[in-house]
Amino acid sequence: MEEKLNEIIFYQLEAAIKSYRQFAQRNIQTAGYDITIDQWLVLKKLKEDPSITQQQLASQVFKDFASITRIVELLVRKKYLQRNNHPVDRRRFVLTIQPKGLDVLSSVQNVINKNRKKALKDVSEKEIKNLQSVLQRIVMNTAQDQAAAE
Amino acid sequence: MEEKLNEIIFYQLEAAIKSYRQFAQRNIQTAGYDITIDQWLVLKKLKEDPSITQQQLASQVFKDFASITRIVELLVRKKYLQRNNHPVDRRRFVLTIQPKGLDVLSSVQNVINKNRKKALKDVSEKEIKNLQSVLQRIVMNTAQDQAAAE
DNA sequence: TTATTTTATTTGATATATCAATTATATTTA
DNA sequence: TAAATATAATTGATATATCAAATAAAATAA
Repeated sequence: MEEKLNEIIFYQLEAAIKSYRQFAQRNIQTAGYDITIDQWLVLKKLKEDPSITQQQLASQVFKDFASITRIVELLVRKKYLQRNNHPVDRRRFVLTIQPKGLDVLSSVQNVINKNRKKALKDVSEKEIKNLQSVLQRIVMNTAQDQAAAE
Repeated sequence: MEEKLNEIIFYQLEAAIKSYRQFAQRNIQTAGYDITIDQWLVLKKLKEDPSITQQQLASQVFKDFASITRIVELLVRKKYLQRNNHPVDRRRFVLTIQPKGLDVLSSVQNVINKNRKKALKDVSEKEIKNLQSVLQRIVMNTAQDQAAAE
């Protein structure tokens, strides 16, 4: 059961996602935008759901709270985001996307759409569906609360 | 073309790999081993190919040179690895896995085998083959030298 | 209503990722 | 062979990942 690394599916998963990430980040930079994919993802999720807490944000972009704190900090520093006290819950903050953030959000969206198209140029709809189904099962099988089981 | 994040295949790829990584790392820790998955991967690759350079090592585990330098440093500090000057090429080092390293390599291999089995418990052989094929195409489409093209 | 618990976020420490610059040595070329 | 170039590895800076501990406020229980 001592397989070679490159025969292992999770190794290939890593390879694919890393390759795609580098490719995508490179193209964003080349197009002249000053934002990382992770920062963009956080902005994107905030736009989809503006009243989200940082904790929910974290779990939805698969990051932990500490990372979100730091990414938000950088986005504020770059003037993509504004952070204000929450009117009711004083533990929380209200994160508001700034005009500069909306700009970068939509501009980079175009780059990302092109990236995806290139990355998947010879992958069929059906294959993508199958891939999604398998990925979802992997997430189910490995999710936090599953860890204790057995 | 403004899809929701969770409909996007690369987002799901990230989700799956992160979920698996956390699951796997948790189980390694729980089993009492003091090694990260990345450190283990480097050891594993070194065992497969003992005369590899750090640069080749880097590209085979999808890391950059700087990361490898630091991971090797940690492995040496933990006495899993020994680093000596190369007899012929004085720019290089010879990395030798120590007994302690061989131990951890094989013990953790068992944990990892179990992890994989659990993570893929309801995924068929055929699905894995298809997955591999799609992943390989993604890597091809996004590989470094492809970036300049178009 | 005070005490306890939970929730939201931050901070510190360490590991890894990425880029650029640096150092040292080896190889190639003029 | 000297100069130019390529290769191997390290270092520094910054971003992100993860864990644990800390802080503050809110919600719940006694």
